Amino acid sequence: MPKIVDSEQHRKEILSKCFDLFAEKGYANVTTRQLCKELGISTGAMYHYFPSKQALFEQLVEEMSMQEFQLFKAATYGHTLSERIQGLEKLLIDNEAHFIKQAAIWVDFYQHHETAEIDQNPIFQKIDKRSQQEMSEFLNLGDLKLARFIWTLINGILIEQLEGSDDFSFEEQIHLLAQMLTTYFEKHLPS
Amino acid sequence: MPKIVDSEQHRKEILSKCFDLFAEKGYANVTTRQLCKELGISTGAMYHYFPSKQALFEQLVEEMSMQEFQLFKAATYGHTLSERIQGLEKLLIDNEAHFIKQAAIWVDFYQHHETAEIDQNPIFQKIDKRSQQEMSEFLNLGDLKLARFIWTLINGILIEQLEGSDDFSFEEQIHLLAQMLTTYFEKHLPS
Amino acid sequence: MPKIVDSEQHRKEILSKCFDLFAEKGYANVTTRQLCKELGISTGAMYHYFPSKQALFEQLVEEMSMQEFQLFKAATYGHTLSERIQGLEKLLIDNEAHFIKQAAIWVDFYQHHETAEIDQNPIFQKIDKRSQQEMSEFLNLGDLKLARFIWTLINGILIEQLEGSDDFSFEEQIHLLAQMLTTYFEKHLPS
Amino acid sequence: MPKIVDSEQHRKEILSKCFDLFAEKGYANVTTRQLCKELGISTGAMYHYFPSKQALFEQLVEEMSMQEFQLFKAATYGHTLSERIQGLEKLLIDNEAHFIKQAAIWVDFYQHHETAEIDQNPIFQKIDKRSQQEMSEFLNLGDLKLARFIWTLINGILIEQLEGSDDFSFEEQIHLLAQMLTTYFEKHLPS
DNA sequence: AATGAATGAGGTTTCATTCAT
DNA sequence: TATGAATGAAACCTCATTCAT
Repeated sequence: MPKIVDSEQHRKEILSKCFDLFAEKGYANVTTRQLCKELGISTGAMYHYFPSKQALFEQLVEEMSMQEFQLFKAATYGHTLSERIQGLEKLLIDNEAHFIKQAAIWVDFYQHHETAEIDQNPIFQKIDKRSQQEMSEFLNLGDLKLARFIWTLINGILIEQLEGSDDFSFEEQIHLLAQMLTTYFEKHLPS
Repeated sequence: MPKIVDSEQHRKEILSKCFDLFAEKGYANVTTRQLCKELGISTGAMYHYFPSKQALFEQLVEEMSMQEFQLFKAATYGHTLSERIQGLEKLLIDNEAHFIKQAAIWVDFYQHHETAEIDQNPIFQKIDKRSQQEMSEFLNLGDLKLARFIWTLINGILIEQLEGSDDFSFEEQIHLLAQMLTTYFEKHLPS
Repeated sequence: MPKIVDSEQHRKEILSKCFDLFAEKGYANVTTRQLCKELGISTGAMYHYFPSKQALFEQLVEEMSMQEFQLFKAATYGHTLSERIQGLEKLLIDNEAHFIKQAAIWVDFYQHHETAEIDQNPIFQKIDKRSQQEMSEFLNLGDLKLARFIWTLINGILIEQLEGSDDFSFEEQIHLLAQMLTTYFEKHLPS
Repeated sequence: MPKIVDSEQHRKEILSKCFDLFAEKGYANVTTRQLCKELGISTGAMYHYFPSKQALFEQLVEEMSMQEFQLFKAATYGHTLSERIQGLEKLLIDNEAHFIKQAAIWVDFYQHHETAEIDQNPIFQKIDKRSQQEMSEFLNLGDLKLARFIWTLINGILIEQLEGSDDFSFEEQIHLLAQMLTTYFEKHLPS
C-alpha cells in the first residue's frame, strides 16, 4: 500500500513539473527527452508512469482541472454580487501563475485535439461541465452562459500575459474587468 | 517585371491557404508535406517561394496583419463612442472567420517564439505598435492601454470559438461585450 | 509515367535485397538501420517507399510469392507423374537459394502474425490458395491436400538447410524425397 | 540441500511455462515483462534464476531436448521396421503438442544464433548428436543420415501445424508419412 | 520554375537489465 | 529471495530541407 501512495505521489510530482514546461513552450515544442532531463528522470521512468507523451498531457489537463476546483473550494465566497466579483478578483490574482499556465495549456489542448474527439471523451466532458458549474456557483449566477462568458473574458487576459507585455499588469487588467462587470451588473441585474 | 508580379501573387495565394490550415491545426501540427498537398504544389515549389516553414509562418503573420489593417481601413468610423463600439461589433461579426483564425495564429506565434526574440524583431514590433494604434484610432480612444485591453477581451471571445461550443454564438458574445463596454464608458468616460 | 516505372522498379529492388537479409536473420533481428545501410539508402528513403517495416515485410512476402509463381510457370511440366516429380526436383534444385529463403520467411511471417490476422487478410488468403493450386497443377494431382502435403515435406528439407549442416546436401535430400514419392505413388496411385 | 532442490524445481517450472510462450510467439516477440507477468513472478525473480533472457532460452532448449529423450526412452520399441515406424507414429501423435512447440523453438533458435556460434557450443553439439542417435536407435537404422532425414520430413509436418490449417490433421499427415516410409523401406531396405 | 525522391538529425517509444529496498 | 521502479541504449519512425532532373 505505501508503495502505491509513493508511486501516485511521484506521478503527480511529474505532472506538476510538466505543467510549467508545457505551459511555457507548448506541447509540441517540448520533446520527451527535454522533459525527462528537466524532471531529472530517465525516459524509461517517464514511460513507467505514463503510457505516452499524449497520455501524460491528458492526465496533466485532468490534474490541472482538479487543482482549479481545489482553488475554488478554498476561496471565500462573498454575499453580494459585488463581493463575489471581488472574491474572484482575489482568487485570480493570488493564483496568477497557475491560471496563466492553465490558459496556455487549454489552448494547446484544443489545438492538438479534434473537437469531436474531445466531445466524445467523457472525462473532458465532465471537466468542462464541472468547470462551468464551479464558476457559476462561485458567482452565484444562475446563468451558466453568463458565467462562461465571464471566464472567456478572463481567458483573454490570461492569454495576453503569455505575450509578456508588462506595461499593463495582470492585476490591473483583472481589476478593470471586475469594475466593468460590477458596473454592468449594477445596471442590468436587479439585485 | 510582370513575372515578379505573378510570383508575388502566387506567394500571397499560398499564404492565404496556409492561413486556414495553421489556424485550424497549429503550426507544429501541420507538416510541410500536408501543407503542400493541400496547396496542390510540390515541396520544391514551396521552398522556391519561402526559405523555410518558419519564414512562411512569419510572412503569414505579417500578411495577416496587413489584411487586418485593410479591414479597419474599410470599416466605417462612427462619431460617438457608442457608435464606434457598434462599428467594432459590426467589423468583428462581418469578419468573424478571419478574426478567429487570426487569434489562433497569434497564440501559436507567441508560443513558438521566445518573447525576447519577438521584441528584437523590428517587423513584429512595428506590427504590434500599429495594431494598437489602429484599434485606438478606430475607437477614438487616446488611451492605448485601454484599447489594447478591449482587444484582449475580444481575443478571449475569439479563442473561445476555437473550442467550438455553439450554445453561445460569437455574435451574441460580441454583442454582450459591446454592451458592457458601452455601459462602462457611459459611466466612467465623460464624453 | 516513366517516373512511376522507376519508382516501382526501385521498390522491387529494395524488396529483393531485403529478402536475403530477412531470410538470413529473421524479421525481428534486422533493424531498419541495418536494412538501410545494407541497401545503401537512408531511412527516409525506405519510408518513402514503404509505410513501415511491417508493411515492407508483408509486401516482401507478396512479391516473393509472385516470383514463386513465375518459377512454376517457367518450369517444364512432365507427362507422367514420375516425370513431373523429376520436374519438381529440378525446379527445387535450380532455385535452391530462393526456396530456402522463402521457407525461412514464411516461418517468420507466421510467427509474427496471429493466425486469425492472416485468415482475415484477403491478400494472404489469395496467395495461400493460389500456391496450393500451382503445386497441385504442376504435379497434375487432383488432390489439393496431397499436393500441400508434399510441399510440407519439402518445407521440412528447406528449413533444415537453414541450420547449415552440409553432410547431407539439399540436392541429395530432395532426390531421396522424390524417390520416396515415386515409390509411393507407383504403388498407391493407379496410373 | 533441500533449498537447492526447490530452487532447481522452480527453475524448471519457469522453463516449462516459457516453453509455451516462446513456441507460440517466438523468442523476439516475447518481452521479459510479458514473460514474467505470464509466469506470475517479478523480473527480479526471473533474473535471480537466469542471468539473461538469452540464457533462459538456451536452458529451455536444453531442457526441451532432455524431455524429448525421456519421451523416446519411455516409448515402446518395436521389432520389425514396420512396427518401429508405427511406434514413432504413436510417439508423435501422443505428444503432438510437445513436438510442435519444440519444432517452433528449434527454428527460432537457429534464426537467432549464427550457425558458427552453435557449432562452437559443446552443449548444443552434444544435444544435436544425441538427438540423431536417439532417433536412429529408435528406428534401429544404422544410417544416421537417413534417421536425420526422416526427422527432417517430420519437422516439415510439425512446422506446418504452426500455421493452423485444420483441414488435414496432424494425425493424418503423420500417418501418411509413415505409410510412405514403410512403402519405401519395403522396397529399398532388405529386411 | 517545378518536381518529388532522398537525406539524416532528431522525435517518441521499447525493452533487457540493474539495484535499492 | 523477491520486488518493481529506474535505467539508457537502441528501436522504429517523422519531417524540414535539399538537390538532381
